[in-house]
Amino acid sequence: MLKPKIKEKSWNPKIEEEIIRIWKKEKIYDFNKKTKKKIFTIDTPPPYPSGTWHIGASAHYSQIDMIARTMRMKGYEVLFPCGIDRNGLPVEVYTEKKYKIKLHEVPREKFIQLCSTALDELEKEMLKVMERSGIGYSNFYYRTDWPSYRKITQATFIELWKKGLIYEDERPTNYCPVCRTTIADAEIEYKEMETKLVYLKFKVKETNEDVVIATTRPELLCACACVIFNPSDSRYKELEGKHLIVPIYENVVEVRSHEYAKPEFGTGLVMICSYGDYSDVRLFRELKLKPIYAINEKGEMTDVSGKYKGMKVEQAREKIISDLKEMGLIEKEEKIMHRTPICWRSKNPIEFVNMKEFYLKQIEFLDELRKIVDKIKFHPPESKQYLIDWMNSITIDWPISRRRYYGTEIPIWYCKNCKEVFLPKPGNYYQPWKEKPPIKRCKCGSNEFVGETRTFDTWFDSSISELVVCGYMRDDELFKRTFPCSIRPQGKEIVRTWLYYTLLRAYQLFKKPAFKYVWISGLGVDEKGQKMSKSLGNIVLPQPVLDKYGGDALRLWSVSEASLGSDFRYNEERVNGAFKFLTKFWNVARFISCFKNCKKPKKMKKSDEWIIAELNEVIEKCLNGYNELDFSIPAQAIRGFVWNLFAPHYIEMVKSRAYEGDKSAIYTLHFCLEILLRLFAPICPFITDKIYRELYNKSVHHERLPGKIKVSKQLINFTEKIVTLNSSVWKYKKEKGMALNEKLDEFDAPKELEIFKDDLRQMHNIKKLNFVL
RNA sequence: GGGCUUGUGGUCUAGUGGUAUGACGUUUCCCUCACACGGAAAAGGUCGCCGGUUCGAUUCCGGCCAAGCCCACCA
Repeated sequence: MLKPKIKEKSWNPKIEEEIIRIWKKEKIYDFNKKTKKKIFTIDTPPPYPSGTWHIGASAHYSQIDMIARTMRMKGYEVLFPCGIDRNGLPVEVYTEKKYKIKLHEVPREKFIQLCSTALDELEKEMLKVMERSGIGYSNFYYRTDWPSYRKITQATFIELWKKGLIYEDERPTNYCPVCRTTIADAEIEYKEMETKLVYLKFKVKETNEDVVIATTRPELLCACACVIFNPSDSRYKELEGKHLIVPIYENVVEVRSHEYAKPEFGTGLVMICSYGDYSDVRLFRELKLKPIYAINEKGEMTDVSGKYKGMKVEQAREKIISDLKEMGLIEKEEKIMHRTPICWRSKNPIEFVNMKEFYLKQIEFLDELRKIVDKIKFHPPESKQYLIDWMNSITIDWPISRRRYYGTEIPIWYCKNCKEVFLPKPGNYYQPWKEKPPIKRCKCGSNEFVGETRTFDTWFDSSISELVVCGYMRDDELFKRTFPCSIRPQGKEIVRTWLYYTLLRAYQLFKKPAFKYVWISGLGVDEKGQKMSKSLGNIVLPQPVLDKYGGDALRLWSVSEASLGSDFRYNEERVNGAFKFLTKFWNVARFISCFKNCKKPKKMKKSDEWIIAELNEVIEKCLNGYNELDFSIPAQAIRGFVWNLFAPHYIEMVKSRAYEGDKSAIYTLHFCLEILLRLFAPICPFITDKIYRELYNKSVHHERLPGKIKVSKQLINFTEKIVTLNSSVWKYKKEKGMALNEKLDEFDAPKELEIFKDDLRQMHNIKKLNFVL
């Protein structure tokens, strides 16, 4: 009885923890910038530590790690940085909830501090999951809220400012009058609320007849700029191009036809006011109407509302309704349920208030960007379409300023007296809201300045991640060698933001594509195919799964589930299925570990040559998959080979020979295993490294991917016949109620298989095999 | 409502101008000295629906339906 060198009877997640300790000790993934090898840089998506790192996210990062491992095993020096995105809204919301405070009721300094602390805790958890998932980052770590990162964001802004690509313009913004703050789209909730739909009489200027318009926002009459009806609505055909007189205010507005008006709602006529809802905002832009601002930042009516000036919106609405009633201008009132956008904090309806914001020009760059996009290779190729479609739908420049606290500050000071704008020199991190200005005295003679309080949109930060990775402003030589970045891996849901903005920014700054390759993966979704989200309550956390099945099982599952670019559904049974394969693989290796590796004998047996020919097929498939960075291909090829051919057919055929010490068999078993370990290493780094170290005394991660083997391809033609013969023997024995190892006197086999005669006889314990044509 | 993507045995998936790949699950039998986290055998699909091109379509074209994602969201 032979003893296996691999002692553990089965594969288990505990072994992975031991491997993690070894990797840490050996620092095997450190990036050596003095290397003579070709450098491969990965612009890792800096994840946001918001506490909701679900299993789809950890699978996503595991797959990015597979890219790093593949490229290392192709001989590149890989820079695989660990970045953490920390700017933006989610942490502010999280901090407000956690400490039961409100953004604007706490000193800015204090609030920022609390956010930072909250992020530190969340980040720790996230990094633990990453490590446990086998993600082997290089010794390169950054945070987007570090001064060293933020100063680069600010430097790029100053650069773009100098190029004249930034301007300030007014636009409507979501505003909560109760919280007294602008709020992001992501902070808006919707609620079915009861509201009054009032039917108002307007006079037609040209004909002096009455028409009736239904509205839920009569207080916005003063801001009415246009009235529309649906082009298919024959009732109002005559009105097109005519004018209406707005009650109370006596303004004259044009009547137009527009698809947006629904004939069945109200009277079919819609008044377009600045701004009652999102569609008003859209229509004002589309119809190029001049907005009239009826509501100010305090949520009060402005001068244009006349006698309602200073009233709160609700109050003004009640008042104007009763006034209109007295004037006999209200035909009727209805109570309707109305899906109203409300602020998530105060639960009050939001308003649209006009605010000045900074814009980065993008429209004029779209044509050149399309050419840039053509120079980039997309994996999978279809994913390019997401980007092209998005670029074709862009109609306005990018608003980059936000009224937020936890973000990179816009580095601007203004002269208090003449409002002159001052930008500092690039290269430092500036916080204008609490720091002194970069100059002593303005041209106008004033020495009083005020610092900008706004911050940048988070995408303005994260869209330069590739510059930071490549060493911009930190290491000129490295930057020269590594920019453009080799690859951008990311999820398809942020193509229109992160990918697009990065390409735009890199082009504006360097006239170059930001990357050579873009790799777009699908989403990890729940069992029903829905996106995992907190509000749906369908989030699957990775930690329990990692504890139960381990990182390799999770990784193997994630790439076995779907090809690159498709969404993959979480299903515990399938993770268990991946785990079962690892056990199978472990046992194959454990069996082979019974035999001491040996040199290739001069004469090889036919069965051994045959399996090497089949192994070569697997290598070719895997290499194709690795070249395309589609890991589902190698995963399936390896699994299919090991489980359906190598273990049940080949091992069974040569088992007894191996036990007898036949060099050809033992050599081949090890030859196959060693290659399989290298082929499988990028996908399952734990189990392969463990076995490789046990059997071959070194780390598989320092090895290269195997190349093709010189072997006669003809041999694979035997495969089908071998499999069929084995199957028919098993079936025969089963039908006769025989044990599989029971002796059989004779059996018929196809003539071609005579070259495998001895192995087949031993395998099935057949006394006499008759080879027939 | 707009854009995009997808639609293959119970579930998930590969692929192709000539009726289909693999996995999981299911059923039955088997502890055979690497493995019961296993082995063997078997059942199961008119490749979303309708029409067109073709000798022939699951694969090409058009329409419809359904799902998912992103965007816009009811005056």
